[in-house]
Amino acid sequence: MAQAARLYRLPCGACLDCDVRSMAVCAALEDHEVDALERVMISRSLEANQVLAEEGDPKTYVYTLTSGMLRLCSSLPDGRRQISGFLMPGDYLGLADDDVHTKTSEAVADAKLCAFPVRDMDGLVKVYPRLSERLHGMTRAALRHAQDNQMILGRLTPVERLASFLLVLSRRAREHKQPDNPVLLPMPRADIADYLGLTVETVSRSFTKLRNAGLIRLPDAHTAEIVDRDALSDLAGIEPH
Amino acid sequence: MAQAARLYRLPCGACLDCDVRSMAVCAALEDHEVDALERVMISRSLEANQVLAEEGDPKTYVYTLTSGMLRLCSSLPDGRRQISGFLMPGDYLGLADDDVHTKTSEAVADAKLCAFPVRDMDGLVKVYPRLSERLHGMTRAALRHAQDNQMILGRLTPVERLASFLLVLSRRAREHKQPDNPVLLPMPRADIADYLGLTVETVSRSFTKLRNAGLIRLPDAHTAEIVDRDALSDLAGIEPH
DNA sequence: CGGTAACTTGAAGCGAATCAATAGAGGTGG
DNA sequence: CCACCTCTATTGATTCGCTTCAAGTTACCG
Repeated sequence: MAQAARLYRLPCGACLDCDVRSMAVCAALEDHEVDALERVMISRSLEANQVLAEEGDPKTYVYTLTSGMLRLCSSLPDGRRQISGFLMPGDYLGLADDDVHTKTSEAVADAKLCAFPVRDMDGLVKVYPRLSERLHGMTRAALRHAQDNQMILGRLTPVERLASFLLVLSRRAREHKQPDNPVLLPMPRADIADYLGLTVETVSRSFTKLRNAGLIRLPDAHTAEIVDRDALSDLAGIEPH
Repeated sequence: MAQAARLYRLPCGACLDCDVRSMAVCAALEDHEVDALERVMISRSLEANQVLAEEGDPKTYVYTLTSGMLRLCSSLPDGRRQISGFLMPGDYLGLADDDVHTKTSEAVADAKLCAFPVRDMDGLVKVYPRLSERLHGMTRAALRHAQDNQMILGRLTPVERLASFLLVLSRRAREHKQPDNPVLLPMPRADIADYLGLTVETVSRSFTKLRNAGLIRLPDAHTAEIVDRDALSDLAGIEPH
């Protein structure tokens, strides 16, 4: 203990060899700086379908997802649901909100997160401007992503939406240093439907169409192997990923 | 000239009595600080339908709209278009982009803007942290707005979309210190259609339905008077504005 | 005043939602 | 370990509503 104290308060080191460090907010901080984050950090884990925060809850924590997957969703009084995004390891929860969560966040699959009290976080961004810059950059990226979704929801046909969805998942997996093919689909069809503005049936039919067209293979319902990426990109109306 | 120099480089003052100052980025700066912004500022004006920046153009300027209206849009190879948003006086252009414009920006109606070279802006945000905070806050708001649009595009029926569109326009007009009723619609029906993910015909029919239901009046095609705001909010599936 | 563009309205076709049934996967308990 | 049950996914048949195609009307501009 005394020894550790002399070594500039050696962090327990969980952050230093963290899998998602390089893609999460923490990438903004040097090795000797992450300690400050780690000191205020609380580890949390969620079981599948467990709710992390409800729409309207005060935003007392922000999170970095380290494993598993979350969905962000909102619902209308009559039950219609829209999923605004899926969070993958390294993603940050709380980019859009000021002091109230505007989306419900739930675990798609068992998940682990780092939780940071917003009060502490507010202090840290003042001490480390690069942290603030990184958060702003991530917010801009999230905004571009949401705007892409507007095109997908407003103008693409069901098959095109699904093609674009698979390509985005594949690209993000790659960015997150995971294999980009086959594409893993931890979420149920109902989630994909509520993300793409379709029904479960239409999603299922669109999968079948892509498979019959030879663009993908479906070893099982939660694995999509991209066979013809160019044709898929062409369908999605976007530059190849 | 010599006199002006002694008076701490007296600004010409255009910014000090600017209509949109209180709602634009510049609200982050005190009277004696806006001078720094004004020094690097270039006034620009656009005629209706003139393009300000094309999708893919390098982002050399950012802008604050001071009068008129802009639309941000992107198009698919086959011509399908999606409008991701309309900019009103006080709004900022360039929140989503890093160094390339991801959307085409065009004038809906004759517009005036303040242009700021990004290089200068990058410098200013370092000098004035509140400027940076304000930009980040505006980006978060834009993200929430884009996420609201995902719900609108993914889950609302045409009439509901139009109801929500009118309410948002009304609320934003109020926020921008303009009358919130009747709602002014400077953009053509085709723009509304491409914003709401519909066809011109469906937009027109939806207007008629809202009128026949007694929720709005349409003195002319570019003016919608809200008659029953509660019923409209109810339709839009959101809290009353 | 004419010409053009924008908006509205009407009629028909098509595609996604809905309704309904079946097949498959996962989980529990005997 | 297997049978059973439930939840999820797929496939089929029908309905409904938006798009498409087409015509008519209104506003705007030279």
